[in-house]
Amino acid sequence: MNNEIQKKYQKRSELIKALAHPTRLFIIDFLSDGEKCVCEIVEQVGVDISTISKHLLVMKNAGLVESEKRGLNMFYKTTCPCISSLFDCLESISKKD
Amino acid sequence: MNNEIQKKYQKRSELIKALAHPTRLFIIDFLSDGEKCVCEIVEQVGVDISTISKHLLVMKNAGLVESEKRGLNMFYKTTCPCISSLFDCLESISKKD
DNA sequence: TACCTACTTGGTTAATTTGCCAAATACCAA
DNA sequence: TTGGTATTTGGCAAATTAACCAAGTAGGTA
Repeated sequence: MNNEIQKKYQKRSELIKALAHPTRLFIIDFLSDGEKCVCEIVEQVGVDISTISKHLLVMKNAGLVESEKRGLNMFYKTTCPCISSLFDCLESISKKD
Repeated sequence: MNNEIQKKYQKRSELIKALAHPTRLFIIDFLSDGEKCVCEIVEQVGVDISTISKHLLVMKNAGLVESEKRGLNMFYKTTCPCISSLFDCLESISKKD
Protein backbone atom coordinates (compact mmCIF):
# COMPACT_ATOMS: atom_id res chain seq x y z
CA MET A 1 0.00 0.00 0.00
CA ASN A 2 1.46 3.34 -1.00
CA ASN A 3 1.07 6.44 1.08
CA GLU A 4 -2.02 7.82 -0.61
CA ILE A 5 -3.88 4.52 -0.52
CA GLN A 6 -2.86 4.12 3.10
CA LYS A 7 -4.33 7.53 3.88
CA LYS A 8 -7.62 6.68 2.18
CA TYR A 9 -8.19 3.56 4.22
CA GLN A 10 -6.90 5.20 7.37
CA LYS A 11 -9.57 7.86 7.06
CA ARG A 12 -12.26 5.32 6.30
CA SER A 13 -11.28 3.24 9.31
CA GLU A 14 -11.41 6.24 11.62
CA LEU A 15 -15.02 6.75 10.69
CA ILE A 16 -15.83 3.09 11.21
CA LYS A 17 -14.01 3.00 14.54
CA ALA A 18 -16.24 5.82 15.71
CA LEU A 19 -19.18 3.45 15.17
CA ALA A 20 -17.52 0.35 16.57
CA HIS A 21 -18.85 0.32 20.11
CA PRO A 22 -22.19 -0.99 21.39
CA THR A 23 -22.97 2.16 23.32
CA ARG A 24 -22.22 4.39 20.36
CA LEU A 25 -24.37 2.25 18.06
CA PHE A 26 -27.19 2.45 20.53
CA ILE A 27 -26.88 6.22 20.69
CA ILE A 28 -26.99 6.49 16.88
CA ASP A 29 -30.24 4.52 16.87
CA PHE A 30 -31.62 6.49 19.79
CA LEU A 31 -30.95 9.74 17.94
CA SER A 32 -32.68 8.50 14.81
CA ASP A 33 -36.05 9.85 15.93
CA GLY A 34 -34.70 13.27 16.72
CA GLU A 35 -32.19 15.16 18.81
CA LYS A 36 -31.64 14.32 22.45
CA CYS A 37 -29.78 15.99 25.27
CA VAL A 38 -26.95 14.21 27.08
CA CYS A 39 -28.98 13.46 30.19
CA GLU A 40 -31.67 11.70 28.12
CA ILE A 41 -28.99 9.48 26.60
CA VAL A 42 -27.45 8.77 29.98
CA GLU A 43 -30.85 7.76 31.29
CA GLN A 44 -31.31 5.24 28.46
CA VAL A 45 -27.83 3.77 28.53
CA GLY A 46 -27.18 3.72 32.24
CA VAL A 47 -23.46 4.43 32.43
CA ASP A 48 -21.59 7.38 33.87
CA ILE A 49 -22.29 10.71 32.21
CA SER A 50 -18.59 11.27 31.59
CA THR A 51 -18.45 8.02 29.64
CA ILE A 52 -21.39 9.09 27.48
CA SER A 53 -19.86 12.51 26.96
CA LYS A 54 -16.66 10.91 25.68
CA HIS A 55 -18.55 8.58 23.34
CA LEU A 56 -20.38 11.60 21.95
CA LEU A 57 -17.10 13.39 21.42
CA VAL A 58 -15.70 10.44 19.48
CA MET A 59 -18.74 10.48 17.18
CA LYS A 60 -18.68 14.24 16.84
CA ASN A 61 -15.02 14.22 15.85
CA ALA A 62 -15.84 11.62 13.23
CA GLY A 63 -18.67 13.74 11.85
CA LEU A 64 -21.38 11.27 12.79
CA VAL A 65 -23.26 13.64 15.10
CA GLU A 66 -23.46 17.34 15.73
CA SER A 67 -24.39 19.28 18.84
CA GLU A 68 -25.97 22.50 19.85
CA LYS A 69 -26.18 24.06 23.28
CA ARG A 70 -29.49 25.52 24.40
CA GLY A 71 -29.69 26.71 27.97
CA LEU A 72 -28.10 24.20 30.24
CA ASN A 73 -28.52 21.33 27.80
CA MET A 74 -26.36 20.11 24.98
CA PHE A 75 -28.45 18.54 22.22
CA TYR A 76 -27.01 15.95 19.88
CA LYS A 77 -28.37 14.75 16.55
CA THR A 78 -27.09 12.53 13.76
CA THR A 79 -25.67 14.11 10.63
CA CYS A 80 -26.27 11.22 8.30
CA PRO A 81 -29.62 9.66 7.43
CA CYS A 82 -27.89 6.90 5.43
CA ILE A 83 -26.59 5.26 8.58
CA SER A 84 -29.68 3.11 8.98
CA SER A 85 -29.28 1.58 5.54
CA LEU A 86 -25.75 0.73 6.53
CA PHE A 87 -27.11 -1.25 9.44
CA ASP A 88 -29.48 -3.12 7.14
CA CYS A 89 -26.44 -4.35 5.26
CA LEU A 90 -24.75 -5.34 8.49
CA GLU A 91 -27.79 -7.20 9.73
CA SER A 92 -27.89 -9.22 6.54
CA ILE A 93 -24.35 -10.39 7.22
CA SER A 94 -25.17 -11.20 10.82
CA LYS A 95 -28.06 -13.43 9.85
CA LYS A 96 -25.70 -15.80 8.07
CA ASP A 97 -24.63 -17.32 11.39
CA MET B 1 -29.95 -0.60 28.15
CA ASN B 2 -31.42 -3.93 29.19
CA ASN B 3 -29.69 -7.22 28.55
CA GLU B 4 -31.33 -8.02 25.23
CA ILE B 5 -30.75 -4.57 23.77
CA GLN B 6 -27.19 -4.73 25.02
CA LYS B 7 -26.71 -8.02 23.20
CA LYS B 8 -28.09 -6.63 19.96
CA TYR B 9 -25.66 -3.73 19.87
CA GLN B 10 -22.82 -5.89 21.10
CA LYS B 11 -23.27 -8.17 18.12
CA ARG B 12 -23.54 -5.27 15.72
CA SER B 13 -20.39 -3.70 17.10
CA GLU B 14 -18.43 -6.92 16.72
CA LEU B 15 -19.18 -6.90 13.03
CA ILE B 16 -18.19 -3.27 12.70
CA LYS B 17 -15.00 -3.80 14.68
CA ALA B 18 -14.02 -6.45 12.18
CA LEU B 19 -14.09 -3.72 9.53
CA ALA B 20 -12.45 -1.04 11.65
CA HIS B 21 -8.84 -1.27 10.50
CA PRO B 22 -7.22 0.27 7.41
CA THR B 23 -5.60 -2.98 6.34
CA ARG B 24 -8.84 -4.91 6.64
CA LEU B 25 -10.75 -2.27 4.69
CA PHE B 26 -8.12 -2.43 1.98
CA ILE B 27 -8.43 -6.20 1.84
CA ILE B 28 -12.22 -6.00 1.52
CA ASP B 29 -11.82 -3.67 -1.45
CA PHE B 30 -9.05 -5.81 -2.92
CA LEU B 31 -11.29 -8.88 -2.75
CA SER B 32 -14.14 -7.07 -4.46
CA ASP B 33 -12.98 -8.13 -7.91
CA GLY B 34 -12.67 -11.77 -6.97
CA GLU B 35 -10.97 -14.18 -4.61
CA LYS B 36 -7.28 -13.84 -3.79
CA CYS B 37 -4.78 -16.04 -2.00
CA VAL B 38 -3.01 -14.81 1.11
CA CYS B 39 0.30 -14.22 -0.66
CA GLU B 40 -1.37 -11.92 -3.20
CA ILE B 41 -2.81 -9.87 -0.36
CA VAL B 42 0.55 -9.76 1.42
CA GLU B 43 2.16 -8.51 -1.77
CA GLN B 44 -0.33 -5.65 -2.05
CA VAL B 45 -0.32 -4.61 1.58
CA GLY B 46 3.33 -5.09 2.43
CA VAL B 47 3.19 -6.23 6.04
CA ASP B 48 4.18 -9.53 7.61
CA ILE B 49 2.19 -12.53 6.40
CA SER B 50 1.29 -13.46 9.97
CA THR B 51 -0.30 -10.05 10.42
CA ILE B 52 -2.36 -10.50 7.26
CA SER B 53 -3.38 -13.97 8.34
CA LYS B 54 -4.68 -12.60 11.63
CA HIS B 55 -6.59 -9.82 9.92
CA LEU B 56 -8.21 -12.40 7.67
CA LEU B 57 -9.14 -14.49 10.69
CA VAL B 58 -10.83 -11.52 12.33
CA MET B 59 -12.90 -10.92 9.20
CA LYS B 60 -13.68 -14.60 8.78
CA ASN B 61 -14.90 -14.89 12.36
CA ALA B 62 -17.16 -11.91 11.73
CA GLY B 63 -18.58 -13.52 8.60
CA LEU B 64 -17.17 -10.87 6.27
CA VAL B 65 -15.03 -13.26 4.23
CA GLU B 66 -14.82 -16.97 3.60
CA SER B 67 -11.89 -19.13 2.61
CA GLU B 68 -11.14 -22.25 0.64
CA LYS B 69 -7.90 -24.16 0.43
CA ARG B 70 -6.71 -25.37 -2.95
CA GLY B 71 -3.30 -26.93 -3.06
CA LEU B 72 -0.86 -24.89 -1.06
CA ASN B 73 -2.97 -21.74 -1.25
CA MET B 74 -5.79 -20.47 0.86
CA PHE B 75 -8.19 -18.35 -1.17
CA TYR B 76 -10.31 -15.68 0.45
CA LYS B 77 -13.40 -13.96 -0.90
CA THR B 78 -16.00 -11.58 0.49
CA THR B 79 -19.37 -12.92 1.57
CA CYS B 80 -21.33 -9.71 1.22
CA PRO B 81 -21.81 -7.70 -1.97
CA CYS B 82 -23.57 -4.94 -0.02
CA ILE B 83 -20.32 -3.84 1.61
CA SER B 84 -19.49 -1.44 -1.17
CA SER B 85 -22.77 0.46 -0.76
CA LEU B 86 -21.91 0.77 2.89
CA PHE B 87 -18.70 2.50 1.92
CA ASP B 88 -20.63 4.89 -0.31
CA CYS B 89 -22.54 5.98 2.75
CA LEU B 90 -19.34 6.38 4.72
CA GLU B 91 -17.70 8.42 1.99
CA SER B 92 -20.65 10.80 1.97
CA ILE B 93 -20.06 11.46 5.65
CA SER B 94 -16.33 11.93 5.13
CA LYS B 95 -16.84 14.55 2.48
CA LYS B 96 -18.52 16.85 4.97
CA ASP B 97 -15.12 17.86 6.39
C1' DT C 1 -22.83 36.99 44.56
C1' DA C 2 -23.67 32.26 45.63
C1' DC C 3 -25.46 28.11 44.29
C1' DC C 4 -27.46 24.61 41.29
C1' DT C 5 -27.75 21.77 37.14
C1' DA C 6 -25.72 19.94 32.77
C1' DC C 7 -21.92 18.75 30.71
C1' DT C 8 -16.81 18.25 29.64
C1' DT C 9 -12.09 17.28 30.75
C1' DG C 10 -8.12 15.18 33.30
C1' DG C 11 -6.18 11.32 35.29
C1' DT C 12 -5.72 6.49 36.47
C1' DT C 13 -6.26 1.68 35.69
C1' DA C 14 -7.73 -2.42 33.19
C1' DA C 15 -8.76 -4.59 28.92
C1' DT C 16 -8.19 -5.05 24.06
C1' DT C 17 -5.79 -4.69 19.74
C1' DT C 18 -1.88 -4.71 16.76
C1' DG C 19 2.48 -6.15 14.72
C1' DC C 20 6.48 -8.73 14.67
C1' DC C 21 9.21 -12.97 15.27
C1' DA C 22 9.54 -17.79 15.81
C1' DA C 23 7.54 -22.20 15.69
C1' DA C 24 4.02 -25.28 13.99
C1' DT C 25 1.12 -27.18 10.32
C1' DA C 26 -0.44 -28.46 5.62
C1' DC C 27 0.34 -29.69 1.16
C1' DC C 28 3.22 -30.80 -2.72
C1' DA C 29 7.31 -32.55 -5.24
C1' DA C 30 11.68 -34.94 -5.74
C1' DT D 1 11.27 -39.43 3.41
C1' DT D 2 13.38 -35.09 2.78
C1' DG D 3 12.75 -30.60 1.69
C1' DG D 4 10.28 -26.50 0.07
C1' DT D 5 6.40 -23.24 -0.15
C1' DA D 6 2.05 -21.25 1.87
C1' DT D 7 -0.32 -20.29 5.77
C1' DT D 8 -1.61 -20.34 10.74
C1' DT D 9 -0.68 -20.07 15.57
C1' DG D 10 1.71 -18.71 19.98
C1' DG D 11 3.84 -15.36 22.53
C1' DC D 12 5.35 -10.94 23.68
C1' DA D 13 5.75 -5.70 23.80
C1' DA D 14 3.72 -1.37 22.38
C1' DA D 15 -0.26 1.28 21.42
C1' DT D 16 -5.07 2.23 21.83
C1' DT D 17 -9.51 2.18 24.03
C1' DA D 18 -12.82 2.28 27.73
C1' DA D 19 -14.76 3.07 32.34
C1' DC D 20 -14.87 5.41 36.48
C1' DC D 21 -14.11 9.25 39.73
C1' DA D 22 -12.88 13.88 40.60
C1' DA D 23 -12.35 18.44 39.22
C1' DG D 24 -13.43 22.10 36.01
C1' DT D 25 -16.55 24.99 33.02
C1' DA D 26 -20.93 27.11 31.36
C1' DG D 27 -25.37 28.74 31.90
C1' DG D 28 -29.44 29.70 34.82
C1' DT D 29 -31.61 31.40 39.06
C1' DA D 30 -32.19 33.24 43.78
